[in-house]
Amino acid sequence: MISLAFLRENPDFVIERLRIKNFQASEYVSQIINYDKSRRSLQKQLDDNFAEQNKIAKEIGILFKEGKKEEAQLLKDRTAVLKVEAKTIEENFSSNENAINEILVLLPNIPHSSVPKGYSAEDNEVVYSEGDLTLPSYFLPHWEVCEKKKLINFEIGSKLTGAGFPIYIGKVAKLQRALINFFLDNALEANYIEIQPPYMVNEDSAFATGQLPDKEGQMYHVSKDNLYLIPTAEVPLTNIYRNMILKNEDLPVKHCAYSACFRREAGSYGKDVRGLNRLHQFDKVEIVQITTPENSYLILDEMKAYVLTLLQKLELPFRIIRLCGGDMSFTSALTYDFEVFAKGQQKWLEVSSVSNFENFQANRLKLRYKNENGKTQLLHTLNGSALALPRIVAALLENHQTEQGNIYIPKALQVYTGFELI
RNA sequence: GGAGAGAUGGCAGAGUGGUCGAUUGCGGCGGUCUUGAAAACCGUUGACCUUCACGGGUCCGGGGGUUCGAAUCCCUCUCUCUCCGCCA
Repeated sequence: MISLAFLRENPDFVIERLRIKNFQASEYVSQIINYDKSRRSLQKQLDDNFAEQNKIAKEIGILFKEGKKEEAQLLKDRTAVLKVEAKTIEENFSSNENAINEILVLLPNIPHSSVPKGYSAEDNEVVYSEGDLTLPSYFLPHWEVCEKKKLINFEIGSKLTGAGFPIYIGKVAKLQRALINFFLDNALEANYIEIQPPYMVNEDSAFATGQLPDKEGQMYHVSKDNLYLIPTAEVPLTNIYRNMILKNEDLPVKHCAYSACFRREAGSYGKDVRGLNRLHQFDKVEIVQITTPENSYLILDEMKAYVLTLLQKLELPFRIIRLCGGDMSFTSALTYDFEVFAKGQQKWLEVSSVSNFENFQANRLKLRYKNENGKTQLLHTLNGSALALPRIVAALLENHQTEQGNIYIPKALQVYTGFELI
């Protein structure tokens, strides 16, 4: 959520920057400013009213002690009038406040100055790439490899649960376990503190990280207890710090977590969902950092560099992309996507997304710190996948095929898998 | 699931209708003393809205109510603890 104070002071800037995200904000912004104006004048009226009521209440107390009942009664009559007035003002006030908030949650985050204008994935900017893209003729897409070697069974998953919930069998099950440990150990080495979070969160948490209200349909909901299955560990990880004021020496906060992730992926269909490319349940190791506004872009670079080393260790060809305004998420100010080239299906697969949310999440979270001047100020939150498993597994199965039809396990992973070939 | 107790500032813990936004202790910060430190002593120390400022207002788990006046009384929700039941 964009902070109201910032919007009040920089309305034109907000409107102009949101154009990069192809969002027409001018109507919303002027509405908010009008509501805010009357909200503040109502607040003044209400404060004055309460001030008088408070004063009278104290006077009545004194009069009662002195036994001056009649005089007290006169003052009581005055408060009765004030209370009626206060009630109307209050109603007006809160309807203004609600109106502001309703509009405010509709505004996406302001994109960073480096974000290119654009409408879709075609307008994204490739900022880095490495790895060998040559295509041996015998390479198969991972779903064919899985079928041939009986590694992943999609049909049984459908029988158990539904489409998008495959079962992993034998060596590929262990490969997944190995990847989780590999990712976690790397994160620990980079000084992230590991968390095991709950897989369900309440409404407040889902709202604070921005899943509600805009992405409600994307989450599985347990209606009986009004809980949401987490679409990513980002939600519990970031919400740890909801309603907190951190000290300077606590920063930056660095957390990593493994979790299963649950996504309904409502509205997605077609060739993109083939095999492991898009699942309803998948495993992921997530990294989250919380830092001061001055440092957040340095931290974003640090996180980007960290994810890069993971892909290098997995010996996968990849590229880093700076998302254009139109392709960015609602909450992000700057996002780098990591795409791995899956040679079997000859396709770039998004395996990580590293974002700086600046204070957009922190504003909803009420996550602040005391700066050097002793002022409380919103922090910046960042997160990244490091990494999501299914597409990495797909890429490993597709890119590390040998001529004999086996799958080679990269050196860095072998100590975790205990085998060199599948 | 049943019965009971509780939720107060960074922490501990008073306060049961009237200058209480809250006694006190610890912790934090500043100072005196000291070569330095400790101890002792003095001062200071919550968040939010609003105002150029002075100031005003809100917040004692959340929401609602009673009252001229609520941390204090009532209702409700959430959470925590104790006991019983069930259970990996």
